Amino acid sequence: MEPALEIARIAKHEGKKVALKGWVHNKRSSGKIRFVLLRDGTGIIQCVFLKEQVPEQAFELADSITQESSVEISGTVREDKRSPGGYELSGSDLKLISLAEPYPITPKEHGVDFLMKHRHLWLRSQRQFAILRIRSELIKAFHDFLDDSGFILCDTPILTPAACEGTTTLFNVDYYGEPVFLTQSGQLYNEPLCAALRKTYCLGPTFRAEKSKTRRHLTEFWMLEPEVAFLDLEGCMDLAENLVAYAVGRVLERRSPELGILERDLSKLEAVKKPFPRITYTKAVELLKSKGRNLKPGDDFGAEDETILGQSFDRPVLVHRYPAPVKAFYMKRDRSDPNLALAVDMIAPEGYGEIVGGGQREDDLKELEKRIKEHDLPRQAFEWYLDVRRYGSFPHSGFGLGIERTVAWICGVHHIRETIPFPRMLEKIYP
RNA sequence: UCCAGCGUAGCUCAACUGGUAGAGCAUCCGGCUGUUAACCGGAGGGUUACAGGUUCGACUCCUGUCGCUGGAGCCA
Repeated sequence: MEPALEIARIAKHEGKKVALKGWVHNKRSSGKIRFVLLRDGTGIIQCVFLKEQVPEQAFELADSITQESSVEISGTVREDKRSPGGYELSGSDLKLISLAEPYPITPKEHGVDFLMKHRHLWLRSQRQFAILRIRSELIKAFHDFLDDSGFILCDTPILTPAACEGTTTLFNVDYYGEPVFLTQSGQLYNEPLCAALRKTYCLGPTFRAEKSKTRRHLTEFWMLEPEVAFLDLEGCMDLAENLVAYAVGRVLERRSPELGILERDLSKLEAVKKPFPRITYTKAVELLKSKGRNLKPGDDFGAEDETILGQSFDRPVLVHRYPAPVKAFYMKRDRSDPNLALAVDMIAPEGYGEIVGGGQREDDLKELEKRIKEHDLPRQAFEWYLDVRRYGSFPHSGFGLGIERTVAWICGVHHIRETIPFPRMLEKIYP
């Protein structure tokens, strides 16, 4: 079978007779004329059938065909301003490949629960088409940026013996009778990898068994985690800023039609230029207090705090030097104030919250041993991790970037469930 | 896990202070030669989530169960 012509490339075939394969997105009729909106996964084109110009069978089929039936349509490509997309197909024939049963998702409105139960079909809609194409572009942009910067992609394991940041939020797996966990982060593995390859990153699914039920949470989400040897906190912030600014620029450059489908306010994305504001945790608390938030020193930010912080700037803001107790055990302490961790979060504008979390890692063996003890972590499970400090320790930094939250922000979609094809959420695993 | 709200036709919703179930879309039939979520006419479609209670009478009030939505904490 020859690969069918794609609607996305139809403009190159203007005036020519072509055959398209796809699904019936919608149809309309008026007397002796039939309009079939053909969707082929790359785009949508309106096909027009006139009773006198097509075989009787084809004309009748254009009438009786059901939404999402698969068809082959032949006709002549014609520029037409009346048609969405600018091009139209003067249909000469319509052949049925498979007749669809009555399709549950109609062009009218539907509720969230209904759409989520039909997620496998919902993916065919224009909005999801746009979001998934932007997601793909964003991930491609991350790979390109890191590759061009000399990073080596290193995949980290999904089955892990120990918790990265505490055991309460892990999914358990039976591993030949041994209890192991689905990974929560590739971070601990990235650290030895960056001693081998200097600049490394991983991109993969991570799992959190948190009982979180908000628009910002999934139990399975994808995380991009770069880790760099001989990089301090400031360098880590530079990297995060460069990466995000580049990726947003790429989406603007290559996916503006999709942003248009989503009716995204482009000026909000165009503002995302370097430099991003950088404020300390202490300054951030002052800012929040000035806006009426009641925070005690040492408190971590709540969802509302993050929203306010994000809305205070027209581009992502980097908040650094957090109180050590609210951050992970492996964060290096600030030499000028040991109560502070050399950690950084990037908070997206428009209330999308934290999209990046990371910082400089503790590279002193004694300090790290102390932290493991303080956090009541199983020391033995971390021996290999401590080896990174035993054999030529070095300052290093890195972060994790949440793919879905970033996609949600760039797309301007309200809920993270739309940013991944098949979202896994609290007690929701079908389809 | 906690707090709040919701559950009526395939879908989205309506039904006053408790008075006996209704609209649009979808489906089916018919009409229309340029439709844009097309439109117009007609038809079929209901154990009002489930179980119990109060009442002459329950979609409506009460109790419980289940499901969903939004939010919180935790986090990316």
